[in-house]
Order: sequence, then structure tokens, then C-alpha cells
Amino acid sequence: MAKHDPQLDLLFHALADPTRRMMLNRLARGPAPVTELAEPTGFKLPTILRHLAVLEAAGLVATQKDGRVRSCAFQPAALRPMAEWMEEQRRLWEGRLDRLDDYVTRLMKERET
Amino acid sequence: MAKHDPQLDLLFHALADPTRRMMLNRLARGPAPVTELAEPTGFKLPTILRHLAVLEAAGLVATQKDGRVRSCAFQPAALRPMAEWMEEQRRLWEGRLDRLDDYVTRLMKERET
DNA sequence: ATCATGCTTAGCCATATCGCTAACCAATCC
DNA sequence: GGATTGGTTAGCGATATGGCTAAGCATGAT
Repeated sequence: MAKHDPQLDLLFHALADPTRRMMLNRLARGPAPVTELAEPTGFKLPTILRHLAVLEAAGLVATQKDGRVRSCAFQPAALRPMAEWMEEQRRLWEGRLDRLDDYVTRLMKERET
Repeated sequence: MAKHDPQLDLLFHALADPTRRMMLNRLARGPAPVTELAEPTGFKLPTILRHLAVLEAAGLVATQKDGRVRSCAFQPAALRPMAEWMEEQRRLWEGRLDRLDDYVTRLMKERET
């Protein structure tokens, strides 16, 4: 368990914006150039480009230029740290229940004696 | 599929901060008063209180006052929308692979003729 | 060569975020 | 009552975020 994982900062922060989630949603269906990515959002290109930079920083999207077109591709593997974090919380939470369970068990044993 | 789910904004934003994740991590082990929550972070109470407000806004933590002590409790159910969002991306992504698969299959059939 | 297209960079503005201190309740405790 | 403890509110300063316009650059089409 990392004490302070900057990767998670980037990941969660990237996903905290509806525009960026919309872009990801589009990319999950397949690669797309920047312009096509921008179109449904109604925002101007520079704005979209900055969002794209955030997504890239989080590793969620990889891009490359073919001629003058930049193609963007979703990187599903980038979601893993998030899934792992969730799993850790679940483990802790259930650990808590287990301990509570132990406590109850102990209480009942004491009552039996 | 919601077009713009503000709940996800709150959720992801709440999780995008290491201090807030540390607080959640503590709470996943069981409820705690504000002061105990603040201690390991090294931050002052007002700061922690604001982080706590963000966690509450996201539904991740519920609090109540007993006397002068405010007890904070982790609300694991709040993570569900996030899990569902992840699941949706996965579905989209695998849908894409399926279509790619169809494409390959079609190509091979055409080659057979 | 010229023009249109697609992206890119620089920089502005408004707002939000994150830390703090200072001051202020409200419930114990002596 | 008076002090202490736990929390709360108000407000400040530095920085980050999210939108924009204007201008630049590189490639593809004519």
C-alpha cells in the first residue's frame, strides 16, 4: 500500500471532469482524431487539447501523429491502479466486519462460560 | 448512461486528493472523530474539516455529533457509481474488440470465397 | 505556389482549491 | 464559574483549473 500514490491523484483528477469523461467514453469505442473528439463537447480546440493533455498525463490516452492528424487511443490498463485502490478499500472494510465478527464470536464464547 | 453525471464529478474529485484518500483509508477501518482523522495528516483542523466536507458532499462519509465529538463513518455504497462507470467503459471497450473480431471474421470469410 | 485543414502555443480572465490564522461556539471537567 | 477540549466559521494568499481569442506552424489538396 503506497502512502501517497501520485498516479492515483492524476487518475482520479483526470476522471473528475465531465468533458474528459465524455472524451474517454468516445475513445472507449475506438481511436479518434482530436477534432472528432472535440466536436460533441461544443468546446474549442485549445480547451480540448488541454483536457487531452490531462488524460495523457494520467496515462488514460495515448496519442500519435499521422501526417497532420493526431490520433488518440484509450488505454484501459491505466484504470488498474484505480481498481486496485477500490479493492484495497473493500478489503479494509471487510476486514473491519471480520474483526467485528470476531468480537461477536468472542462475546458469545464468554457468555457460554 | 447519464450524459453528465454530477455525482461522478463529486466522487472522482473527492478521491483525487491524497489527504482525502488517507482519511478514507482510516475510516475504512472503522469510524473516527475528526481530531483522530486529522492527526496522521499533519494538517490543521480547519483544513481537515474542509476535506471532510468534500467527502461528505460525495457521499463517501457520513457524520453525526455525539456531545461535542463528531463521529465520521465510511459509506462504501458511495463507490458504486464509480464501479458502474468503470464497468461501462469496459463494456464499450470489449464491444470494440468484438466488432474488430467480427471484422476479422468477415475478412477471412471473404478470403475463403 | 497558394489555400484550407488540423493542430499547437501563448496568454488572458474568472473561478475554485488548498493551506493557513484568528476568533468563536459548545460541551465537559475542576 | 472558569478553564479545557473538540469543533466550527470567516477570511486571507498562493496556486491550479477551465474557458476563451489570437496567432503560428505543418501538411494535404488544387
